[in-house]
Amino acid sequence: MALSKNYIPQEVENKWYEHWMTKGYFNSVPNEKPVYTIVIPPPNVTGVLHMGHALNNSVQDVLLRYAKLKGYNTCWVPGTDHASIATEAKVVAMLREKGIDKNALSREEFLAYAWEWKEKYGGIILQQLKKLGCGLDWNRTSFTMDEDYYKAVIDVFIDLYNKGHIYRGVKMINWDPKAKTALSDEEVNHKEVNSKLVYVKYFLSMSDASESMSDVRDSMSGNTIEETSRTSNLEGESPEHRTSNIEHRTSITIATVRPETILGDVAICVHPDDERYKHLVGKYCYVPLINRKIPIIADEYIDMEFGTGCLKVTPAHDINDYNLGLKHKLPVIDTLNEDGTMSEAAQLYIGEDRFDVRKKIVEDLQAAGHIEKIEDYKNQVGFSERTDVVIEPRLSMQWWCKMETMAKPALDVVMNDEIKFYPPKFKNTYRHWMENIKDWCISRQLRWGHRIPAWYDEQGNFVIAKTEEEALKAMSDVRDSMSGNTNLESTSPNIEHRIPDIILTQDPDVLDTWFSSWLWPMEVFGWNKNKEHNKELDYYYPTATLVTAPEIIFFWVARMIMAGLEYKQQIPFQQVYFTGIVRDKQGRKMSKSLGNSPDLLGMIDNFGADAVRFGVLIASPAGNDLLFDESTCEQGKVFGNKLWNALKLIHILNEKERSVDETESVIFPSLWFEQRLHEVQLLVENDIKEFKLSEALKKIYSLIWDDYCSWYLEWIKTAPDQPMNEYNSSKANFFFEELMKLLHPFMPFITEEIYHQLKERAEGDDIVQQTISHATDINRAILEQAEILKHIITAIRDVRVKQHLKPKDEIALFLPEAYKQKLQAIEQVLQKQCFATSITYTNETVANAISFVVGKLQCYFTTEKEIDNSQQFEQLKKDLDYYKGFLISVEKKLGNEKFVANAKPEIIEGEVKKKNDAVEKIRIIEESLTLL
RNA sequence: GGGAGCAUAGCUCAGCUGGUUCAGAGCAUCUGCCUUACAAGCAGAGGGUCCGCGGUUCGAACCCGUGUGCUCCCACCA
Repeated sequence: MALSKNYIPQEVENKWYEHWMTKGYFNSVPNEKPVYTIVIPPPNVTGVLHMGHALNNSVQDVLLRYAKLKGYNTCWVPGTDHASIATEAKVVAMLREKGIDKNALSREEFLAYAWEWKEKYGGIILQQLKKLGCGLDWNRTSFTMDEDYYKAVIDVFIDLYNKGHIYRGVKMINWDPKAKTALSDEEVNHKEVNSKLVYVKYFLSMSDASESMSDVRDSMSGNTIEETSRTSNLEGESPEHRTSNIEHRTSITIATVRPETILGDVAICVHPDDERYKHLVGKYCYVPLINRKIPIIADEYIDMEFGTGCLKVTPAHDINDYNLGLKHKLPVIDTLNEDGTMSEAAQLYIGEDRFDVRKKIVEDLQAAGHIEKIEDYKNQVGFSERTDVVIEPRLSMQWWCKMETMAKPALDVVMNDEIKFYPPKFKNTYRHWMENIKDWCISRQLRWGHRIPAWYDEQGNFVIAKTEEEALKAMSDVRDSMSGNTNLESTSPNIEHRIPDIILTQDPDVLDTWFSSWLWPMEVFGWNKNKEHNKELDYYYPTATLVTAPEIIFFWVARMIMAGLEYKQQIPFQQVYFTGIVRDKQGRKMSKSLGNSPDLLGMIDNFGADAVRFGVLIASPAGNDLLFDESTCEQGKVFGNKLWNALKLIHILNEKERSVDETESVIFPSLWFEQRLHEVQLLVENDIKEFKLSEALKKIYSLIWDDYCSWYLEWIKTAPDQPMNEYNSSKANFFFEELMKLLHPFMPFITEEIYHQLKERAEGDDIVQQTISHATDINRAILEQAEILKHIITAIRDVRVKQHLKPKDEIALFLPEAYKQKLQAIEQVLQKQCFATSITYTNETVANAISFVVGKLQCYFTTEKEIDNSQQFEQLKKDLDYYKGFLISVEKKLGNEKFVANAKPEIIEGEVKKKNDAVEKIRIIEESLTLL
């Protein structure tokens, strides 16, 4: 059949994916084979395919398809993450467009919309992965809010609660005023921003002058060590300071980047050793604009060098201030509402946005004479990972998970390489986090997610239970035991008569998304439903490899390890491969906000999925960032075309008449390529083991383009009217098949197509199902022979170009004796490729010949055509200079007593040989020169 | 502020335990070619103070120190 001129991926890719699906090739069931499992990092259900996914999933697909080639039972589990914040934000936006306010809906109504949205738009990304060619076991598609998954999350919550790992408490959390929810520390990104550092004067309360330290202490609750030392400092104060400072000072100046929080100030704090302010400690001043009286306290936390050395203390809106407040038992005044507007407690600007107030209050302070100066200032501000708004530190009641006991074993398995990290540098990052781990804020003020199984009565007492019924029972038990009523009645099965007087409401909050995804490698195999005799789990878990981005090492990787060890007493995966960050040509991270992320589906349409995979993988060195440029996809497309044309040539050769001749000279190309193929197969195996996928692909690319197409096919092909050698013909077909297998993990579609175009295949004989075996012994002698042939051929071509000889002008070739043994039996190849009429082996200088160098040996050829002697002369002079210089350096080395004394014998031997070679070479070149 | 990593051809990167597989590959560039699979091609070639400076060594792209320049992670300096 006639093949199209060029390869057209669009015509074959969908066809093959459907074929693979129909045949169920990606579906895995436990069997006797060794298993290789990967669970996909579940993309957000709201997600669409971007470069990060393309890289991440191409890598996984390569690993799995390669494992399958090596005979493993492979299983790649697909799925999506419910992504509570991201999805809820999308649903809220969708509702807003419809003119519906989220808050006007009941929880049930909202969730109905959310599910509807999920069914409609969720999981688009999974369809896109099919376009990319990813061989996922679609029968196993999971979702982190599937019914069983939901139960598993709740069960784990309850279990951890019962173990005492989960508790409820008021702490300073990161508040996202847009999503109106708490965030974990990991969900906050710090960015440097340009701010204004405002210097604000607080007027002192003059009446304080008479107040004694004991009054001050009374006004706070309790004596602390801090206060004692402060007292002694004050006593040691020098008279100079009193005169120089106190008399003139009627105000104290602080520096702040958040002037709007002034309204929540409860103290001014200075360093106890700060001579400038010692006399003020224990006195009072007034909060500007609202004139609330607050104390001036001292604490070593203060950096005397920064700003004025005075810190305004606002416990409600800063974690440090909060800690200071705790220490000094200060009150908390929360001046912000949950949406980031000013609260009643602020007294001023009530209901106005925090950023508007920041500007306004400066104006008002200015007007009231409180501003000393304003400076430009750069500082780090926390932003919400999801909504990108500025985070507010906020005190609130949340659910927490203690991490320390779970972190220890999870740290160990990574440090002792039970789980191997690639690249290993991430072990450090991991250790640092695990050793300084903090409790995990797991509650989110959202509706989309796993609802916290806590039930409250009217008094705010709560119980943890799976269902309302169980909660009711548990609550009555609690009440009974509290009232000391632990008699017959409490064990009575008759719950009903006790229920009516209890009204329970479930906690409105949901759990952090990662509190469900940390169960992913277990729960996709039905862990929670069947823990004891779960054949699937036993077979597939621990999984082989996790491929993910380093950004989520704490969010996800660490927590999966903890969950695996806690609940399965086993690691969840044997190795973790961290891919790099995808950047654009200018090195910028690809992101939606920058708009520098290319349209992946458009690229697949344009270049074909194989070419896109090629482009992504060739540019992705192990563990480094990927600087992505569409031109590499172009290269992939061109490569596909090259394969297509090689196929066309094979077809032509296959249709030729056959000859049978198995002399070494005729079949040498096939003997050689077999060795070369094995050599590369071994190298590729090694590269893939170390996740050097770009290296592996480069080697395969070169094996196909250079070795197979440029050398091998040229060596075996015969003139149009000549028959084709049977041995070479069948080998050429065989090698092509093997090459397609080797390339298949990287470019699955075209390799499948070519595999079928090579010959008629039986039903089910598809490349995706094939395995390969690797030779262990490689015949190096054959490889060396071929290298010499290649070098001679290239050298002659080079001379032809320089001498303006046509490629087919006939020559008589003279080679050194050293090549006789290696080349004599296969010299037909040489003759054919060089258009040599004869080949002679001699160490003598050849007259009227063109000389050239191969390796270190002098070769010649003669031709009937006119030769340009001057060119030849120049070349020889250049060579001569080089070898003379080389000889001097070698002699110098050998003349160095220390070198001879210290270097290994084989090194010295090598140097001696180099010297002799150089001497001989110089002799021959000089002889040639005299002949010219 | 703490930690990690990187610096090799115009670009993107290989260079394992220091020693001719040690200065490499692919793009890009240049020069010939429409040679009967492929001009999305074929054949050939030219490109590098291996970031600077010191040190260890007979010998350093490689080991050590230091400087410079990038990148990333962590961190509560208002």
